[in-house]
Amino acid sequence: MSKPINANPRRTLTLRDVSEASGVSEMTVSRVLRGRVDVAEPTRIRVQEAARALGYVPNKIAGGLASQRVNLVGVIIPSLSNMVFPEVLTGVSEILDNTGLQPVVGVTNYSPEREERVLYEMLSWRPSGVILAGLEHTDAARAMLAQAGIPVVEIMDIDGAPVDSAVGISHRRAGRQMAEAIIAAGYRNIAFLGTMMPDDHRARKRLEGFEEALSKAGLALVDREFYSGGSALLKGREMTEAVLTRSPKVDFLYYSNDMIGAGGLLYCLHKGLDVPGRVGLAGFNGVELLDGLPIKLATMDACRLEIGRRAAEIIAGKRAVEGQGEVIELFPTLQTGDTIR
Amino acid sequence: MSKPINANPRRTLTLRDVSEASGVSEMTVSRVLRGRVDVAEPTRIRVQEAARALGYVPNKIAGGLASQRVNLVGVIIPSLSNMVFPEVLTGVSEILDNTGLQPVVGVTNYSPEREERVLYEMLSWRPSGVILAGLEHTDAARAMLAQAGIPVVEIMDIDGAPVDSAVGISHRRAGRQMAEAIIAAGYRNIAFLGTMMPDDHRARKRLEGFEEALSKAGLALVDREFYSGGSALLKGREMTEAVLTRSPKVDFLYYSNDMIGAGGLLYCLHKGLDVPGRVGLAGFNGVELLDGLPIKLATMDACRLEIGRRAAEIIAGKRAVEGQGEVIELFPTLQTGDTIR
DNA sequence: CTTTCGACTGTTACCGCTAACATAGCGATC
DNA sequence: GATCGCTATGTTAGCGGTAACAGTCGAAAG
Repeated sequence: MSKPINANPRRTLTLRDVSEASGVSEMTVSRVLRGRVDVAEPTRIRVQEAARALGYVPNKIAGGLASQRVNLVGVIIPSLSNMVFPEVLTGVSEILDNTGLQPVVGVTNYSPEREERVLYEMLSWRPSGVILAGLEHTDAARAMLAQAGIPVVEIMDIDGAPVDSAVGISHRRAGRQMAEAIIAAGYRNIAFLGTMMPDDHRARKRLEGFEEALSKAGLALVDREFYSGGSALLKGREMTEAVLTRSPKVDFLYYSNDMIGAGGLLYCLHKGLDVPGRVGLAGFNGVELLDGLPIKLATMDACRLEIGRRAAEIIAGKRAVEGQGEVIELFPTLQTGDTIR
Repeated sequence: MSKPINANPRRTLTLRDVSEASGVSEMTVSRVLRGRVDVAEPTRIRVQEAARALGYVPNKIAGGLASQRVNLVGVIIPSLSNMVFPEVLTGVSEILDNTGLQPVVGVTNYSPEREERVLYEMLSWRPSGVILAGLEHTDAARAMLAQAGIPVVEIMDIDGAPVDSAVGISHRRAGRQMAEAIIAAGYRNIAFLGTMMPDDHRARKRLEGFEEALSKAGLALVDREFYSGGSALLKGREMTEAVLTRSPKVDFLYYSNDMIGAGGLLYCLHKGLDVPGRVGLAGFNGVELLDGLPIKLATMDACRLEIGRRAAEIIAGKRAVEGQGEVIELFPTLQTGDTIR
């Protein structure tokens, strides 16, 4: 079982080996292995058997060079630990699965420089398309994208100018909407709790929209608290405690993501605070996790799955850069849950 | 800003373009771009400037074919939504970052067939090494791995025979240890709650070890409950309710992962059950998330980060398949938290 | 029986880059 | 001043496939 079938892989197998083993030309083997239809059935079978018996795995490096086509799609996201991005990936894979295209993931850790490096590395493999999060990139990255001559889809956010196509929601609008709902529910002393990351542009835009709506109603944030790193759930708990201690009159906590919101909610419940009477809470994203909490946190789903799907469809659709980019705006729905009165 | 630097990429750039622009041979350009040291400083600078001005991105497909070397390492994992695997990836990237090697992730969704396909696809890019989760693979997959002539590291689990190298913990032992701790704490009516996935071999092995230790103490599981899909936190809550209703005398709940354990814990606390007096709980993994819970769930960390690091080190170490594979066993530590009396 | 045609298979010429070797300078050595 | 030994750069020959085109062959058509 643990012994290899052929324990003597002294030389790497090539088409020629399969060709010799099956008695046809390399070209015919190539055709069979790529599933082309113009090969006689008996030949096809002979070749397939020979390939399987030898354990031949085609060399896509050579194939890609010769055909000038590569079935890879680069997907560049800020983080994998955010839950949000794996879900986008799910949407992407779902669509790509039927196209012969393959996603390849790169992670930037919210660093523009790292994004640039990852992009450079990806483009050097000449993918058929690139999907990347956000509209903010270094100049060099934008230049590379524009030069690449492949479809590019910027996802998650549409508040800005895309290089080519974009699929996402307006975070500014999302923040505004949430503020309006909170104000309508009668809360007046509102605090914001979120990430400090200077490069999380989407969180920033939500906050901007949020404050904009507040000021339109003659209000302003009563307090704010930022964090970076660590367990989001724990940070939510700690920040909530800090804010409620420092500003006792606060009656609403707006979190920049659901994870810290959940931490805050657990803290409030643990302290026996009346939610949503004494204090209301809201997060952002609609992560599945929340379904398991004692009471449901108000949130706004970010259409992650759908974003992934649409982006993949755009890539799969235009094999070449034909029509100039399209912008698809999705609309998140506000779920008030049990934490807004 | 949104205008490409060179809006006319009619032809893809090659080394020749940079060569002509800088007045040296393609070979010298190649040397500069690969950071080789035997190029005169003025030449180097001229070439770099020309490359940057043109927006040239090297073609690794051609480079890989010519040099027979590719700086890619395949990493094949069952899922991205499990939190566990992103953490392994973090460990892998951490080490690989200094080596010029680049991880490429593939996801199997716990399906052996999908794993086989993903592996085939990866090997067709001739990576420098492969890291994959688990010791259980299809025969074809094992054959491919053995044939590939590259270092292979199977991670997470060491209860079995690896193809080449392995880094992980013994899940059987982990289950046993947890059972022993629970029994020592005086619990006698123990239930198991976990995933149904037939292909989660590690969860299966933990349960086997667990039951083995129980029976050695003259005990047997009082009840068991399985789930698949859905929000783990919610499932934990639901399963816990089901078990406690069906088997009121149960005094300990052993979960196959921390997420459902956390759901169960929240349920118990919400119901006002005395934890760990009336009922004790334990999970598995040591996910960061748990830090934010009102009381700490007993668990066992699976050494995920360390596993990723060690696996990457093995790959980075042996550029060729020299010494036959090594097996590195890591030892998880039991954290009793606040949910075992 | 020859021609035509379509289905199948083979031949040739690269794809863009790099290993390996060749060559050109040029100061140091004897 | 010829030889040596470097360093810096150029030349040649593929890497393993595939596109494009060129046969080949048997059956149908004329």
